[in-house]
Parts: sequence; C-alpha cells; structure tokens
Amino acid sequence: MALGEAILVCLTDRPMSGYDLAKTFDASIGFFWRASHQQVYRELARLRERGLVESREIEQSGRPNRIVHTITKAGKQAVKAWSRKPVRRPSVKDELLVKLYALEDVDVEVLREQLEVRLDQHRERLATYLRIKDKFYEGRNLTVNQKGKLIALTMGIRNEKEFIAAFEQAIVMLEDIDA
Amino acid sequence: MALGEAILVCLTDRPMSGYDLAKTFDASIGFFWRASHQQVYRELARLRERGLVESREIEQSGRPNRIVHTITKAGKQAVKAWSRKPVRRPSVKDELLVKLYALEDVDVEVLREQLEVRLDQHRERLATYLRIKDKFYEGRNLTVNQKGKLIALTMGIRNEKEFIAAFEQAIVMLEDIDA
DNA sequence: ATGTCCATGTAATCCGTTACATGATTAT
DNA sequence: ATAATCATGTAACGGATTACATGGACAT
Repeated sequence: MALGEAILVCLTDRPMSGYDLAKTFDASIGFFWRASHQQVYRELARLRERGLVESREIEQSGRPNRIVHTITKAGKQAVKAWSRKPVRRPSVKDELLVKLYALEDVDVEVLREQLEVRLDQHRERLATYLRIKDKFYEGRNLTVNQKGKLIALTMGIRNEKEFIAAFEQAIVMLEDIDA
Repeated sequence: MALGEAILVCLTDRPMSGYDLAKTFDASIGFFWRASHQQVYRELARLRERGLVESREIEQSGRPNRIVHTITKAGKQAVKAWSRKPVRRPSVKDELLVKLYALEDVDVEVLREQLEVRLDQHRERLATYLRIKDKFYEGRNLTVNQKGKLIALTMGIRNEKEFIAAFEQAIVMLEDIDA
C-alpha cells in the first residue's frame, strides 16, 4: 500500500472527493505516482475502514452528490510512519527500450514512429511542468510545503529534458544503422 | 501481456530454461523490464499453452533436470506483431518523489538518508552498465542485434547519469531549505 | 444529435510480490 | 557448519487495468 499514503498526502492539503482525487492522480501527484479512478475509489474504501479518512456526503442539486474525504489524526500519523519506511526502487518497465533491445526482431520503421510519439509525449509533459513552475512557483515566497513540491517538479523537469535528448539520440543511432 | 513478449525476445537469442530466463530478467533485459522467477515460470506455462514456445526436459545427473524452452514460428510471428502495436507509456511510480512532494508531512532527516541510498543505487547501476559496454560493445564490429542492445544500453547510461545529477541537486535543495 | 464534464461505483481479469517448498552440489 | 548456487515450481494475496454501468448538465 503506497497508493493509500499518496491519497493521504493529497488529503493533507485539503479534503477532497474521489473525483477530485482521481483528477489529482492524473496530474500533479500523478506525475510521480499514477492511479486510475477505480483504484482511487477502492483505496478510499479501505482507508475509511481503517479509520485513516472520514467521509461525508454533500448534497448537490442537478448533479450527483459529492462524497468528501478528510484525513484523520490516525491518517496523519500513518503518513509520518510511512515516510520513515525505506522506499522501494521504482519498477522499470518500458516496452520501447525492450523493442530497441530486440531490434533485430521488430519492425524498425514502426519503431522509429513510436520513438517520435514518445518524444512528443515528453515534450508536452515538459511544457506542462514549465507552465506550472512559472505560474505557481516562479518569483514567489514559498512555504516549506511548496518548496518540497518545487523540488519534485524540478526533478520532473530535468527528467523530461533528459528523456527528450536521449530519445533524439536513439533516433539518430537508429538512422546510422540503416546507413 | 508484455512480459510474454519480453520472454520471447530472450528466447530468440537462444533456447533457455526458466532459471536462465529468471536470471536474464534480473540483469540485461531486466534493466528495461524487470520480472521475478515466479512470474517467468507462470508466463512460460501460458506461452506453452498458446504454442509460442516448445519445452523439453533435459536429463542431468546430480542436479535437477533442466526444462529448456524454444521459441516457435508462431512465437516469432507474435513478436513481430507485438512490435507493431503502440507502446504504453511507462508507469511512473516513485515513492521518493512522492515524499519530496509531501515534504511538510515527512521526516526530513530520514528522507535525506533515503535520497543518499537511491543515489548509491544509481551509481552502482551506472558502473554495471559501463562495465558491460566496455566488455561487450567497445571497439568491436557489431551485428544489428548488438547495435540495438547498445542503443538501449546507451539510453540506460544516460539515464543513470541524469538520475545521479538530479538526486544530488535534490539533496542540495533540501539543505537550502534547512538553512 | 454528439460529445464532454460531473460523479459515483462494480466486476472480471491480469500482473506482481511474498512466502512456502524441495533437494543435491559446491565453496568458505 | 553455513551459505550460496542450481533448478523447479505452487499458493495466497494484493495491485493495476479494462470494461461495464448510470444519469443529468451543458456546449457545439
């Protein structure tokens, strides 16, 4: 369970509905830990059972009611305890690298296109990060909370730049093989 | 199923036992797609059911018999077909970045130690990659197969160097917050 | 008309991890 | 003696993905 803690971390900022959380896991914290809405709803049910969040329904007219989840004292303690446990190595799983590794057995033309697609994805992600940095962190006095998020964001920015350069190089190396 | 294809890719090089494959997924191809021996054995059973590999037992005296798996024609076709399917984005899941993101709620002293541990892991991995490059790829005439593996390895080397620099910067940024 | 957003979930399946299990050989 | 290596797997559990399901509001 680390999705649980990631949810608790989000709820430390402010109480949120499952829907809000799902969107958060598709952006911001989702840049470092991705989760689908199904996972979020299931995990919320577990956190409630364990008393780490409290949930109450808020009536809305015209649209479905929201169920807003708040982190409890026990929840905050759980986050602190988790923060002391050693982290796992992030699991590496990249089909693109496997395809490069298996170059002789793949369709190289398609592979080149897939490298271009990946390149675009990283360029977009980088643009998103830079927009966020500009809008929320540049030239401001930051709280500790914000400084932490800025460090994570800085890691993300570096990473995307590196991926872009790396895949550009991979494409060049592929072309050299053809020649 | 992409572990299946990764196994087939390995078997394209040469027939292997489950044990051999498990070791391969703990090194070489495992640098891009990690899998435990349990996963490998289960997946091999499925590949056999689908006729993508053929398995035969080889008697050995003094130690357990080996079961050697060979990729079939259908298996090779499956690899080619897979190579044309769009790749998924690699799943991002890194507790360390989540902890940085949640800086205010974590034990910062422990976090610093965990950053150092991660740094060491990346340094070791980089050393491993450089050793492999030196030993198998440097100053040689390479086949297309080897050139593909060299591209993947080059990606890996770049990546590790970048991670090292990034986490070093993160540690500095953390120290700046304390000051 | 068509699609997207809001908002919630269930069900089935698949993938990954941890633990359990066996047993001889070889190195320290 | 102790541990590592060779070599195979099963069982249980938990995490992740895909598909299914509902239904009003609002924009094009």
